[in-house]
Amino acid sequence: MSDRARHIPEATVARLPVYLRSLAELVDDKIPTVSSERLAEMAGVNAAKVRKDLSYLGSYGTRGVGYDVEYLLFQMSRELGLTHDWPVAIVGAGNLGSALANYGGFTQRGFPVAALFDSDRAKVGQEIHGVEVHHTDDIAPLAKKLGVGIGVIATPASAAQDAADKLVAAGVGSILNFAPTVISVPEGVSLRKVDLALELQILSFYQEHRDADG
Amino acid sequence: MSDRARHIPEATVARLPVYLRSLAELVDDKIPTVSSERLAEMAGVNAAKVRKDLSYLGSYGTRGVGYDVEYLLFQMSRELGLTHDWPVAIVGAGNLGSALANYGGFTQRGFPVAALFDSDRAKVGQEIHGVEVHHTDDIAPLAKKLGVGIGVIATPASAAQDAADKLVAAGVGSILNFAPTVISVPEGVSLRKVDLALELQILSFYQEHRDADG
DNA sequence: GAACGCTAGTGCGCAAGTTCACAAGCGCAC
DNA sequence: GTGCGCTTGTGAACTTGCGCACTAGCGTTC
Ligand SMILES: NC(=O)c1ccc[n+]([C@@H]2O[C@H](COP(=O)([O-])OP(=O)(O)OC[C@H]3O[C@@H](n4cnc5c(N)ncnc54)[C@H](O)[C@@H]3O)[C@@H](O)[C@H]2O)c1
Ligand SMILES: NC(=O)c1ccc[n+]([C@@H]2O[C@H](COP(=O)([O-])OP(=O)(O)OC[C@H]3O[C@@H](n4cnc5c(N)ncnc54)[C@H](O)[C@@H]3O)[C@@H](O)[C@H]2O)c1
Repeated sequence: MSDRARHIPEATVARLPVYLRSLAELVDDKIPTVSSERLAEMAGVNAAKVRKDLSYLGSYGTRGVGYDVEYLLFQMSRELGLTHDWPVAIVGAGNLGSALANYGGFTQRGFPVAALFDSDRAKVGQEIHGVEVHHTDDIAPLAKKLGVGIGVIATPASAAQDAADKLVAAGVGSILNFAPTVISVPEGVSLRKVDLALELQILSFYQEHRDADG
Repeated sequence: MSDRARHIPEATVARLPVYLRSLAELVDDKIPTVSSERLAEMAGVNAAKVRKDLSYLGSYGTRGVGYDVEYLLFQMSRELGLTHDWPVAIVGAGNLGSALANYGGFTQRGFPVAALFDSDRAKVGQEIHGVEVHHTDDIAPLAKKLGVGIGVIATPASAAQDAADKLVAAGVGSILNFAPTVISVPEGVSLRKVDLALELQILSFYQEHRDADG
């Protein structure tokens, strides 16, 4: 791996968090080193893929031995930007937005919910899990002030694009969209989606075809 | 497209539900035909990809005109197996499991929650959104009786593999896993995951590197 | 009925991702 | 210090996916 030629493939980036979780388990179990084969088993992938993926981070393994678990965990955390917190703003303080704010798993993993936003004046001023609900008009100033880099959209589908636009205007560089609709963001802004209905429909396809063809 | 050579690529299958949603919008707006270009714009993809994807379903377009919205919607629904309901079983009746059971969006899209399962005897017998909570020991007989084809795992990570095993033993062919852990299923069983922490970590990576490199 | 405009369907080259297989190299045993 | 077993790192073949650019063909106009 040459010095600054560190363009990590998207597919690899998507797997790093899986390895990270496996490494965290190994640390808990006080296991000092791990082979690519063992890590592959834990992450549910091919061992060659693990080695190639890890090689993008640098040459952190030792031939004949494996990878030092703590060292690799640290390097990977650094690469993923997990050595510091990422305050998150949630737009849409309904069922889902509230559930996410209440879910401790986020803060625990370094993604504290810094603010909730809603367009419903009746919700503004309420507090959910210690986080105040603000009006969507205040996204830009507040998000900037709180250092929010990641926005979560939990509004109805019809309001999702508007929410995205407001987040982008506030300087948010990454968006996680839960609304079941396609939204567009300017180049340079990362966008990922979580779409349950879509996942179920994909499963439905394979289920249907297994039943019919298999 | 030859007669029975209908192996639809995975990447295409994953996009079909997106097209489906766009088509549903068009039907609502009473728009009778749509071009691949318009559909591409709605689905946020390239027009050539739309045409290639749709060609796997059959030759349903008309050159010079476009696709008949209702006809394409029907054919796609049929292909995805959405012409009938898919009863779903949820394992883990905690915060997430309850939220999913309460969320109307599932039933509405043809995935009624047929049963909830939990290992906690205190929860067994309760009713959530009209669905009774059963003990995990009863997954096999009940899932079979209710015709459950799709299982949803909403247990803590430590119990996820056990839940998956029980679902597979009950004849469930597709699993959607919300627990933040890798689980394995026998070949022939479809597995998809929804993992919020993982999504946030991926966003964190790009956010970190934009800030540092850009 | 001929010509034209428009859009589906697709062949093909390119890019990304995956996997195999092997050489490089570390550490331990003796 | 030499040799051996083990595991990494990676070149290269292969697979999958993408998108351009072209052809086929429908419908409409004159
Ligand atoms: N609840 C679930 O389990 C679940 C599951 C999957 C997907 N979803 C999706 O998540 C989204 C939210 O679901 P929900 O159940 O929380 O809905 P909800 O109706 O409970 O909440 C939506 C919230 O968004 C607010 N809102 C509306 N327009 C807004 C705007 N322009 N700007 C800011 N806020 C606005 C509303 O005031 C409301 O508080 C929906 O798109 C839904 O399809 C929800
Ligand atoms: N709540 C959220 O917003 C959220 C968000 C992302 C991910 N998750 C994940 O979803 C899962 C569930 O989260 P939650 O908040 O509902 O947790 P929870 O503790 O509220 O619920 C878990 C439920 O699973 C049951 N359970 C435990 N072991 C079981 C077993 N062996 N078989 C069947 N049931 C068993 C428990 O009795 C409990 O009812 C967790 O893995 C969590 O990480 C939750």
